[in-house]
Amino acid sequence: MIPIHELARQTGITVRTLRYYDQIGLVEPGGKTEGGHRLYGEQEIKRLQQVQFLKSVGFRLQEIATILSDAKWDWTRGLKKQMAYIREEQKKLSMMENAVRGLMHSETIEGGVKLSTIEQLIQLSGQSAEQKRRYRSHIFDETELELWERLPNVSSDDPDSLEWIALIGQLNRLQAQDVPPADARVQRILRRMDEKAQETFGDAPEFLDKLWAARMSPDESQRLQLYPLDPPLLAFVETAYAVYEQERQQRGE
Amino acid sequence: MIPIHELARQTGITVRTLRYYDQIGLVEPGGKTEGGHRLYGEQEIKRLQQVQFLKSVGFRLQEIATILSDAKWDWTRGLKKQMAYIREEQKKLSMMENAVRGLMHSETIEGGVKLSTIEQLIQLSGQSAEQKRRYRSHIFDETELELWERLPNVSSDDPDSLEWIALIGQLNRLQAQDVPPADARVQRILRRMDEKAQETFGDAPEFLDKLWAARMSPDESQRLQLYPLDPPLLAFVETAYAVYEQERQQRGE
DNA sequence: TATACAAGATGACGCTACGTCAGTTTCAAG
DNA sequence: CTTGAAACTGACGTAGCGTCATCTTGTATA
Repeated sequence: MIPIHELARQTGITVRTLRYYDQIGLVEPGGKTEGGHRLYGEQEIKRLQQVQFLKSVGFRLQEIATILSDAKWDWTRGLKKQMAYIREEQKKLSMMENAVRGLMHSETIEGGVKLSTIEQLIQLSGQSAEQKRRYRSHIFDETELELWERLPNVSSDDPDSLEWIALIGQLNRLQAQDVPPADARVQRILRRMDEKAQETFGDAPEFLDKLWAARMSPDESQRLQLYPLDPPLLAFVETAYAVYEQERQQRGE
Repeated sequence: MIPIHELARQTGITVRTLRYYDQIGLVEPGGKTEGGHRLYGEQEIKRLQQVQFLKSVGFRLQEIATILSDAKWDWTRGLKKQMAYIREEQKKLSMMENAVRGLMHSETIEGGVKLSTIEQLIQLSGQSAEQKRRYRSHIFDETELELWERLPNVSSDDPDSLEWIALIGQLNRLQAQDVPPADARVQRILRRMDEKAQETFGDAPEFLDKLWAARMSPDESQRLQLYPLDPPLLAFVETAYAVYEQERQQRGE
């Protein structure tokens, strides 16, 4: 029989916790000294380990007490329930993860997070999936909807989306620094974006035109759940793109 | 300006929560009636939505209050911290998931969960990864350690592991029903296991022999972190396997 | 205008699994 | 017998509300 401090040392559980487990009757000491100090034996250590294991599975102390005392505990049901709970929590966490990534990316794009950004992100995640889908299929046809699926997204973290976000972020910075749209740095970014668009969507000029038209209208962008870009940035990109097109044609492409 | 009940209806937040937010100064009503009833306006609704969004990201109410009041809030740091937190929680959950799956599978194998099973699972997950590795490399050579990696595991849920678990569960049931080891059902299961072993490990009779020897010794199994099987079941399998081998040789294979 | 009834207000306790004092008692060694 | 460490009990705090209980206000109807 060992005193409480020794048990705490052996198991890594704090003394307070052990006293608490005694208090709620989960793990009671095997005996006491005359003065009322708790003493634990082999049996209690085993029980403690069982408790620790079941806790690591995510059961609550009340449930653990039931499991350990009730020989007729329905493991099948209990484990299924526990698994369902775990799955739910995982879903919540991955939604959180997406939201945080959205904020991080909007930080990259705009060089900071403003409260207005949050409002826009609220809009972005506010509509129901059904609503979104219907509005999209109202604008795009079958083939185009497949292309739509390939669009980069602020909430994702694949390398493609990341590069888009980084490119837009760079454009935004250049525009804020009053670099002219015809500047070589800007033009190189546009060429890269053009290349990526080709890679991603293949040769689908009509789709890209529709997409661009939607991008230029804040309302339309919002309804389509496109990440909202500032109008000055959009204007900047439009001018730059005109220059890009013009130069391409001059080179006879 | 709308009363609290109306706001609750519009936002889906409970009246109690709204009062709590007022209490902690997170979202205060825009005004009050003579009698002291809370009244909310457009501004408060916006603020509430921001709060809801940040809550969905996983921030705590205190942090949200800071974020919304402090214009100099360090988003970069805050978001990184939040992401780190999310990742930690995800890790915890996936460990829980593994543990629950381990219990579920042991239920399949043994037809139920006993407290002694838990003790064994504690042993299984108790040792440090380093300890395990060293002991394994003490027994197996380089090539064999690669084969070891392909072993099915009670905590995984790939189709292969699942079938192994199911097969062992069936053997256990047959043995409990006193079906003789030479019974066709038992032999078919052994043939299937043999096929799977061939598929998984290729032609490595020495490795399989070592593995089987370890399986037959409870101590060795435990040290190698193999899922513990009851001695009667092991004996049953050994007898059945002898029959299987004999028949195979009689067929001249 | 009196009344009834819904809606609102405040206050307090409950929940989880302990951490963290504070104040008192017991244990083991010298 | 003293002393210092260890143990004891009890109480409050935590996050984000849910859930009473009790009292007051707002509003529609008779």
